[in-house]
Amino acid sequence: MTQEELFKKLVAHSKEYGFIFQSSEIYDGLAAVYDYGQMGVELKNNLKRYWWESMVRLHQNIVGIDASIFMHPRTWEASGHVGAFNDPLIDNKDSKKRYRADVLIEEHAAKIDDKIDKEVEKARKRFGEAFDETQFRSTNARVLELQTRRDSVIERMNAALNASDFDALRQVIIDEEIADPVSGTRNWTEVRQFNLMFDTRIGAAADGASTIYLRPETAQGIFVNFLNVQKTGRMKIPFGIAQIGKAFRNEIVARQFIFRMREFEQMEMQFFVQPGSEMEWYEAWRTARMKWHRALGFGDGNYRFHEHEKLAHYANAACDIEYKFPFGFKEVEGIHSRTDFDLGQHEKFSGRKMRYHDPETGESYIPYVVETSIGVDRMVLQVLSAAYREEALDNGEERVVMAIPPALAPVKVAVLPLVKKDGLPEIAQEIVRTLRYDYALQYDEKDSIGKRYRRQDAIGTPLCVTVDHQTAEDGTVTVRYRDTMSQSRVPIAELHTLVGRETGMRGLLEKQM
RNA sequence: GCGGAAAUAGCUCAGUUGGUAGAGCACGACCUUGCCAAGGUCGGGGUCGCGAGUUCGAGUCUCGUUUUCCGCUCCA
Repeated sequence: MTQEELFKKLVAHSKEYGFIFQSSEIYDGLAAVYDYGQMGVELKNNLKRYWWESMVRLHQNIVGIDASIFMHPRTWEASGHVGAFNDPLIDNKDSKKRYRADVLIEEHAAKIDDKIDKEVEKARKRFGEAFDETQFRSTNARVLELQTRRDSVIERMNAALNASDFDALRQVIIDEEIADPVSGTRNWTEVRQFNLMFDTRIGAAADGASTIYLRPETAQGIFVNFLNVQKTGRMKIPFGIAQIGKAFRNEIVARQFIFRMREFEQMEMQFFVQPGSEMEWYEAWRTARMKWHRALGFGDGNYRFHEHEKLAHYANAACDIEYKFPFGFKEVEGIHSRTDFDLGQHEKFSGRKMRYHDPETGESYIPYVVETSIGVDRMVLQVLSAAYREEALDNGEERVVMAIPPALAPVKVAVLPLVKKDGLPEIAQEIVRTLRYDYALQYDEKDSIGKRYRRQDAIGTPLCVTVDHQTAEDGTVTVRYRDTMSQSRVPIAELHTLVGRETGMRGLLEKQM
């Protein structure tokens, strides 16, 4: 089976067993938007808990917040999201290539410059020592014509860009007969602008409603609250602020199932440090975050670091932790040294001092920031694709098992009476009553016991407790383990402890320390 | 957003030159059985993605549209 087929099966399995559904499916769905089903939401919540407890509970110097999705519009000017990322794009219908319209025009202008330079060089050869370049440039008819044309192209482009007039921008490309460098044709689409931020209005239009954005990242909610948390929490540098929340990006193409969605959830921690110590902390968090991933037990070799060669405008070091998905190594988490860019920008745009006063040294400075940022949905997909297994059994049959780490499994234990009579269901229900306050469980008496085991395998339930005729005699049950399919006899009184030991979060958290 | 392919029951699919919508699995009830997807009987479930058009008649032909998959493209 190819990786592609495996991935398709995983997608089908996710739907069939209630992990992930397409959004608004009865209305033909909404592209790149998905819903979590009854199993998916449990898995996702467990994953978030694993992260939150690792970050917040186990670190004295990290606290959490939950900021709003709506933020003051100036936030996005300060962060650089407004303005810098509104590229006008145009497609060539023959080559299927997409270009930034302004870049196409600038490249065209550069070609005209080349032509001018050629004329100059030709003249230099002709006149030799006596050649006066300045005079030639200002008098030669051919050069002047090219120069005028070039200036007019740039002028028209800038005017169109400033006015956000995309028809005018396209007209420059048409008038100048700019051809696609790949196909050589001039078969262009319209120019479109892709702003990756969703916007909406706040307040009534009549009262001068203003445009407001759905946050494209959760990080800014932390930065704008930096002083609030630092002062009210009496936090001393170095310290961190963690947050889990939704963010929205209007991706042009969002595909590969829940790997890239338009509405997605992030788990972020911004760690504030003394300037100059950021590389030390960057290294420390790289190591810590990799351990967190590898503790899940999906194989250390399936994870790797990807160092960023080209850094974003705010970073002085950055890397991704990548996991080997069925469609290749892909990013699950980013670790970035963001310098003092964000707090500095907010200081500039808000006029408020975003500084930390060191009580010991008396120094005052804008802290540097080391960020760790995971896409929750991506993590869910990572766990699902790592856990999905098709196994050939000795009896010639095949079983599909989701080998989800027990601490993350949506259902921890299934309680199953071997038969639906002889008082076995009653005993099983009694066991359910003792376990249900602490563990997510399912009770099932339908179909043969083998079939019920397979159903639990398919949703990744690590333990099955089977009540049989011997239970009525000596108070023991069969505990069946998902991964090995092995069984052992356990007294009912010991079940609670056993389920806690086998499926609790503690073991996982200890492993990643 | 461009190009290609696809869309029929919860799932996998069949459906002839256009003529009253099917199977297996799954689901529900009952009987039988009892430790790894057993058997039997009965039952529920589809305006064939959606909208037009052609036709006496469209799941089937034509156009549009939506969604999905593949390839490009984009990804602060």
